[in-house]
Amino acid sequence: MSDGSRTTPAGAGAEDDPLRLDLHLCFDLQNASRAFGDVYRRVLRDTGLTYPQYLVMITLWEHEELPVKRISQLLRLDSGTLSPLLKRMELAGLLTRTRSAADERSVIVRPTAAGSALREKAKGVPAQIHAAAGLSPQEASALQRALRKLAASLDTSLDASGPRP
Amino acid sequence: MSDGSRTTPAGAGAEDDPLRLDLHLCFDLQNASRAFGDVYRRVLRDTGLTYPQYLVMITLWEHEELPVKRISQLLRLDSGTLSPLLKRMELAGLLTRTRSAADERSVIVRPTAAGSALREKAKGVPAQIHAAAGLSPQEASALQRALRKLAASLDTSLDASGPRP
DNA sequence: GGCAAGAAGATTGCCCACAATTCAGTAGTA
DNA sequence: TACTACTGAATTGTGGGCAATCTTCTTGCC
Repeated sequence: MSDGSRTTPAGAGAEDDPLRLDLHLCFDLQNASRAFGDVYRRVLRDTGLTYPQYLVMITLWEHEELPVKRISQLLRLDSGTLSPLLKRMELAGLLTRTRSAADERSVIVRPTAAGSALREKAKGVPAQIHAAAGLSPQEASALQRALRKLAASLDTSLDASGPRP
Repeated sequence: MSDGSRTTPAGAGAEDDPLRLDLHLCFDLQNASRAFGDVYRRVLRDTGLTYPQYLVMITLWEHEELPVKRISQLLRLDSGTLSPLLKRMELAGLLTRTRSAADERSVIVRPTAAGSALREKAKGVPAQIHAAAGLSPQEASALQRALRKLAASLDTSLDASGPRP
């Protein structure tokens, strides 16, 4: 260090330092997300599902059959994530993947009997999660609104400042 | 399917179905988190840091030197995540890792000159993120409070129902 | 028909997260 | 002093997430 910049702890940790960790909303967000992950891990244990796999099953229980593309849109996951994930779930006997006859590019995903049956086991999951979260329905949906607004704003900012040709 | 259970889309997607995707707070949370990730990726591009690496640098800029254990506590990352991450950052010339003389089990992490210098480049990051989030300071800290309360509640529920010996 | 453009999945490569194990070092104690 | 218990890091193995690339198939247009 030959210049005059101060790199002492006192200087770096000053009260108005915008780089302070505890000012980072994103950190709190990830923390809450991680805490959810811990709870889901425990609650989903006897279904054998991971949290992302649980999300896939929810979409399949809702729609009975879906092309990979649609799952990708619903869960905001790209094929690089979804392909191996679905492959593991197929191997576990939860779903089948078959090329669409109408459009050979498309792969249709359907739950197996075992996959559908799992719905009974998963029925209680949302209630358990809700209890662990300890939020009133009003608080929960207020938080959801805030998060959706936030995500929308962040996405928009990317569209605005970003998409280079 | 030999029993009488209905697995039709209509049955599964009913309006009061607790398994509906859009009722899952956690999904919105992860979405917001992912949106943050996208923005951070772009904003951090010319620092060469990933978001987790940025968090590590923040803690180092604040404290100048830290044992791995302390970083682990501050960022809630375990050694399985932190060890390779710090190794990559050391390889990138951002920090050094040296065994503590006082306690040979402990490894002390310090920023290099290059690592400290990066602080200048990162100075503008929080403001850019804040702008992209589009929240007033009041909204932001309200959201932080809500998220911390949520995370605390989730963590507590784990302590209560979980910790098998 | 034939060709260019685009769409859907899969693959590869890198990084992060977590569980479980291992190893070296420290501390407490008979 | 030896024996044990514990602690801090590192490693191994699995699963997610994303960027970039590739293959195959469809579509549109000449």
